[in-house]
Amino acid sequence: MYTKFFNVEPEKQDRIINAAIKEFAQKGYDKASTNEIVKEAEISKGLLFHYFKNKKQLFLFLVDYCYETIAEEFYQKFPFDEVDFFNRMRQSVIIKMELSERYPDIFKFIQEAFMDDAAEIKPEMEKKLREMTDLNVNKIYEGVDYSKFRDDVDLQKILKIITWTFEKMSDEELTKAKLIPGHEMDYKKIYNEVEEYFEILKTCFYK
Amino acid sequence: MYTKFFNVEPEKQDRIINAAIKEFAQKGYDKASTNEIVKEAEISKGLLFHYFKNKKQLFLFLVDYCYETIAEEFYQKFPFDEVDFFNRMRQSVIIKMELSERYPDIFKFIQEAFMDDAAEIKPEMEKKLREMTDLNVNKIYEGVDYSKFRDDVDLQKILKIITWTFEKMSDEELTKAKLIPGHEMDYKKIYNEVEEYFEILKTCFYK
Amino acid sequence: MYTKFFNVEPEKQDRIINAAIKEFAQKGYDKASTNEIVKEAEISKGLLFHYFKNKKQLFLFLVDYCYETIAEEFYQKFPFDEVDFFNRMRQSVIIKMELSERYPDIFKFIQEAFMDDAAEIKPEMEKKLREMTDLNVNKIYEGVDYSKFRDDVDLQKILKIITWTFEKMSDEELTKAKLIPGHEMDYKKIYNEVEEYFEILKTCFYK
Amino acid sequence: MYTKFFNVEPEKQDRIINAAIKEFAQKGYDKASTNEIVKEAEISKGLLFHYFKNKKQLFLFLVDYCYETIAEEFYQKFPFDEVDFFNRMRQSVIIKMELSERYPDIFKFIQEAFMDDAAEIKPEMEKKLREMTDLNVNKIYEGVDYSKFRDDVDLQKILKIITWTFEKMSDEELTKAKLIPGHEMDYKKIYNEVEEYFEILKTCFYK
DNA sequence: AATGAATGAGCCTTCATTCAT
DNA sequence: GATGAATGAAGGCTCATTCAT
Repeated sequence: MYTKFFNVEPEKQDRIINAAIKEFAQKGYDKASTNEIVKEAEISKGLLFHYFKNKKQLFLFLVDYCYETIAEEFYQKFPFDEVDFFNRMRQSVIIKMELSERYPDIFKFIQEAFMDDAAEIKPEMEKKLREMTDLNVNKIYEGVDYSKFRDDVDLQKILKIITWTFEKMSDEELTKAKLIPGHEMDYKKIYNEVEEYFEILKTCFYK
Repeated sequence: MYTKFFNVEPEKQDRIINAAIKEFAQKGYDKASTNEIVKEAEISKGLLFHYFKNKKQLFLFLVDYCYETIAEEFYQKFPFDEVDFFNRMRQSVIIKMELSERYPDIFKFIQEAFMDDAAEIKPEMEKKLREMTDLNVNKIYEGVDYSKFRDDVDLQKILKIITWTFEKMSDEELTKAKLIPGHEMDYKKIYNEVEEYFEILKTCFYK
Repeated sequence: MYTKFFNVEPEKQDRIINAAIKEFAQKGYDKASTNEIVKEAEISKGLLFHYFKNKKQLFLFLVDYCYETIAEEFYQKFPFDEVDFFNRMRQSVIIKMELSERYPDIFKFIQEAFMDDAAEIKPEMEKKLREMTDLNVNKIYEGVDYSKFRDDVDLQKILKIITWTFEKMSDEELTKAKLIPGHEMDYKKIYNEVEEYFEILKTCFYK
Repeated sequence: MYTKFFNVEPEKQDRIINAAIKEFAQKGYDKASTNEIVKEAEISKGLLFHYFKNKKQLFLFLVDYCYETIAEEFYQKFPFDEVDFFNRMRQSVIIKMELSERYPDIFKFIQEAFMDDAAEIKPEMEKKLREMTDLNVNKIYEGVDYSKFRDDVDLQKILKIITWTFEKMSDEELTKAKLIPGHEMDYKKIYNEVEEYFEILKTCFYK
């Protein structure tokens, strides 16, 4: 799979990957144009389809490529030895912010990719999403000291509430960034807000 | 506005509305085909554009139509006299489930419509969304007895966490329903799960 | 022919005629929209086709109507008793300028109508043009004292040169008027220029 | 610009150019159908737009192509060393007749193109026309011996009358040719008529 | 490997005209 | 007489994919 592509000079690989990521992130799967991609990557139309057989395969390849790029670094830095749940989550948020600063295009692409509604890719994307969550939920929560949480409520549900809270926060931040054209993410401010929610959740959900 | 359309025999109106809702809900704004709509509605191409001068107007009409259909009934049944926040939310969830059972297509369409990214309709949809939230957030929270909430954390943030929790629950339920083709929403089961989260949130966020 | 139309109340007749003239003059035969005409005239679509059976018949009717309106007055004022060719032509130019000031829309419409290239009406318009020229060339030149022209050249050709000169002048004036949006016809100035050409032609073509 | 098109085999280029010229000349810009053009040229819909991104670009290309084809040859043969105005004009008429015999379609197309009223191309066509006249009016009249013209009238106006006369003659000849389907231009006869007008104008406008 | 010409179904929209009421 | 709903062909243009070179 993709062996043809991997045998190409790395510099050209990069040109193609960057051009494709940019186009897909900007316009979504359906509206993204292979024409634009080859123009930006400065390769011929035929070559793209020589490497990737069709638009869908190209997209799916990019998703894997980007996910791996980011996930690898994420798990490398992830504080598996931190037993306090909130400290762990805080660290996780910080790592994500760092990554999104370092690889803004890749980050944006992945983010959009999993929200893309295009019928052609939906089944595959949902399958990927399921696999990833299955795998990671366990990893991320492993070794946490859950004894700090209050006993009078279902722990699993509390964890869900916390996870959802942070997902929604990040969604809102993203939406704001998209709506206001000039709006650059203010990581400092985001971090502070995250911290405030942490405090609340800790206050209410810890013993 | 839309007077031409409203003078048509109701049966034909329905055929058109249903065909259009179905097509837009299934494929999203951009990919939805007016060709498919007229075929399904069994009218001529020209007639659709006689009623709605273009694809965009048709879509915007449907959004208004669907929103009104649902919102009217929702606010009619909404327990504005209930002062307990969680009772109110519980009631709200039940009403929504009823409505989504009664008007599954309309419900689905509206849901997707506000998440549609198509450039052509984005500005209008965002305006609508802003208007609706401005109006409704106040309505729904009016008259609630907030004194029951614990005083040691920011009330606004707690309310956000609770809202987010229910939004995410509903999203998950929806996703499940979409993934498993034969899967019908089991409203009884959903209600029970909602109830469990209510208990947790009440336990943790009330004094 | 057109009996249905002539039995309508004159006020409605006017509304239709004016609306149609305006639309055709503005956009030419092909691009003119019957939809716009009925909207402007405030009648129903069907009624227009009840009176005129199709777009072409409507157009041809208007040509006849406008031509008659203008021609009648033109020939009434035409100085058939003036025997000097140039005086006669000068008078003719003045009458035309008066008419074009009084009936600007009608004048403009007729002018454009005979230059319209639309395939659907070309044959009829050319036939009309031929009939009119056949008829009028004789009328207009009747009773002129041709003895004043020099004898060493073919009289018919001289007359052609003179006619062409004035046609081209009027074309140029029209083109200028169309190109410069705010440009109103300056009849005084046009008249002066005409006068200068008259002098030259008289000097060169009279004995 | 148009590089894609120029790399095609000449035979196919010709097919496309001829099909397009024919369609535009026959129906004018607005009514000309790209569908007809591709059908006649026996190429696919997409290919036409691969070469010329637009109907408009195609048209503008044809105008340039046709103008160049004709103008180059015209100016090559133009007798710039002839100082007598009428001899020069006579020569010019002959060259034009030769060209219109050799490239009848191209000639016709160019002629119609500059009279086309279609809003989409008007600005460009007027710009082209202005550029061409600016350039050519000077060229064509350069080096003429104007001392032969009579002194008692304005020279500029005389030149206008002469130019107009020949333009109108050519228009009339063209109209005749269009009206009578089988009518082939009889260049011998036209030349004779031109000659007669020359004699008259020389007699009247030279000293 | 690499090119880019070539395909053709599909897109939304307009329009003169007809016809049941 | 008067209405305007209904038709459907035709318009220009886009796009992922194929294939001869």
